[in-house]
Amino acid sequence: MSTLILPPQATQAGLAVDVAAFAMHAGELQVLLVERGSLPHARTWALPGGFVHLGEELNEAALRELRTKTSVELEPRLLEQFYTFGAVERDPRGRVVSVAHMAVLPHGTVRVTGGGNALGAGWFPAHTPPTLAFDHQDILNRAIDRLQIRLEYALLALEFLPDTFTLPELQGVYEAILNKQLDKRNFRKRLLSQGVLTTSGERRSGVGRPAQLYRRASRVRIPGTL
Amino acid sequence: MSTLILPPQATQAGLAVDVAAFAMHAGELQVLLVERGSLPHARTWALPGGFVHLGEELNEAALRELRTKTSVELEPRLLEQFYTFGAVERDPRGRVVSVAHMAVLPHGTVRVTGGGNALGAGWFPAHTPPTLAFDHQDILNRAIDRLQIRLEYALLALEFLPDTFTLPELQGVYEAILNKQLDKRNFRKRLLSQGVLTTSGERRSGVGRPAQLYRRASRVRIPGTL
DNA sequence: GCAAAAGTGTTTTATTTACACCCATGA
DNA sequence: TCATGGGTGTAAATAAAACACTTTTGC
Repeated sequence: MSTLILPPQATQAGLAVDVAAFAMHAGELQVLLVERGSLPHARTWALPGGFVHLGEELNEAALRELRTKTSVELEPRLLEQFYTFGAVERDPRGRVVSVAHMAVLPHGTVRVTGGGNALGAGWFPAHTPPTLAFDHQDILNRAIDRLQIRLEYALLALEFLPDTFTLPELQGVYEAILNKQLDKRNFRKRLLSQGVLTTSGERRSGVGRPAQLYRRASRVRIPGTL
Repeated sequence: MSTLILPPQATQAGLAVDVAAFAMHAGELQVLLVERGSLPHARTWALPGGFVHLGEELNEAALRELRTKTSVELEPRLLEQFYTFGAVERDPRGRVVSVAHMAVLPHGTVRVTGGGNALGAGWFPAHTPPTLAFDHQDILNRAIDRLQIRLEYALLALEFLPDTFTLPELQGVYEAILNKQLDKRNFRKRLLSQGVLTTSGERRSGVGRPAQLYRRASRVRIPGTL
C-alpha cells in the first residue's frame, strides 16, 4: 500500500483499468470479453480489466490485464486511454475509478482463453454484445465512438490487417468499424490518393478475380502505440 | 475513508481533479492559475485542483475545486474531463491520479482571489503561462489541444462571450484559441451560413464604424455542460 | 460460359481558400 | 477630412458524392 499523507476528507479510491480490445473476425468488428469468475457480477461478461498494481503505469496495467485475463498472445497495435469512469456508485464494492483504454489487436489474434479469475474469454460482435457487467456497456459505447473518430487518423484500419492486404479487405475494416456501407470507387480513390499504400506486386488467390496486394509505404509511428 | 475489499497488490491511489479553466481577457485566451500555499511546490503556480471527496462525483469535485481555490463567482459554461494523468512519479507524495478537466468561464469572470490553501489566483496567457507545478504544463497543453478540437463543435466560442456580441469579437475568440489569424470575409460567411446566429438589431458604439450585434438563435444544450 | 469478386472514370455538388475595396462613425 | 474599425463578393481550387459497366479468374 502506498503511504500517502492526505487531507482527511480526501478519497482513496480503488484505481482500475478496463480495456476494450477490438479485432476483425469474420468481416465483423469484434470486442474481447471475459466471463467474470468472482463477485460482483460473477458469470457475467465484462471488459477485461482490474486493479492497477503499485508502481505500475496506467497503460502497463491495461496491457497486463489484457494479457493475463484473456491470454492473448499478440501485442496490441494500439493502446490508449480514452475516458475515466468514476461515478460514485459504479462499483458496489466502494469507490473504484476505472481509466478505460481502447486497444486494437492485429489480425491473427483468434485463440483466447480465460486467465486469472476469469472463467473464459471470447470475441463478441462489438455493435451487438451480450449484457455486460458494471457500466461496461457505457465504456464500450464510448470506445466505439473513439475508434470511429480515430479511424482516419494515421490509417488506423491498417492495424487490424496483416502486413499485406487487398483494398476490398481494407474497405471491409472501414465498413465494420463505421457500421455502414461505403462506395467502392470513392473509397479506392481516397485511400490511394493519400499515397501511403504501395502495391506489393503479388496477387492473392480465391474465388473470383484475384485482388492486388498492398502494404503500407512507410510505417509512421502512431501516438498511443506501445 | 472508504472501506474497499481489494486484492493485496491493488493500488489505492489518491484521487484528484485538476481544472484548466479558460476565459478571454484583453483579446487573449487566458487560463486561471493559483499560487500554491503548501508543499509540494509551494509558491509555484498551478492549475486549481485537489482531492475528490468521499461520495463526490468527479465533475462535482472539479467544480468545487474551481470555486473554492479561486473564488470565481460565475458558473462555468462547459466543464468536462479530457484526460487522466496517472504517472507513478507525478506527485512526490505518492500515487495520485488526476482526472483533468477543461472549463470555459463566461465573459465577466475577472475578479479572482485565492481560497483554501491557495495564496492567490490570477489569469495568465494560456499559450505562454509561467512555470507550473507537477505535470501541469502537460495538462495545460492537452487542454488547449482539446479546446481547439472542440471549438467548432456546438459553437463553443460563444460560451466565451456575453449574450450579444459582434462578429469581430467572435472572430477574436477563434483567433485567440487557435493562436492564428483568420480571414474576415471567409469567417463571416462560414459562421452566418450556419444559421445559428440572429441579428440583435442594435449597434454597439466605439471607435470606427459601429458593429452589428448578434445573439445565438437557439440555445442548444452542449454535452458536458452542467 | 458462367459465377464471383476486382477494378475502373466522369459528372455534379459542396466546401474551402484567396483576395481588395468601400462604408459608417467620432474626433 | 481623416483615422478607425466594420462590412461586403467573386473566382479558383479542392474535396466529396453519386453512379454502372468491364475484367479476370476458377469451375
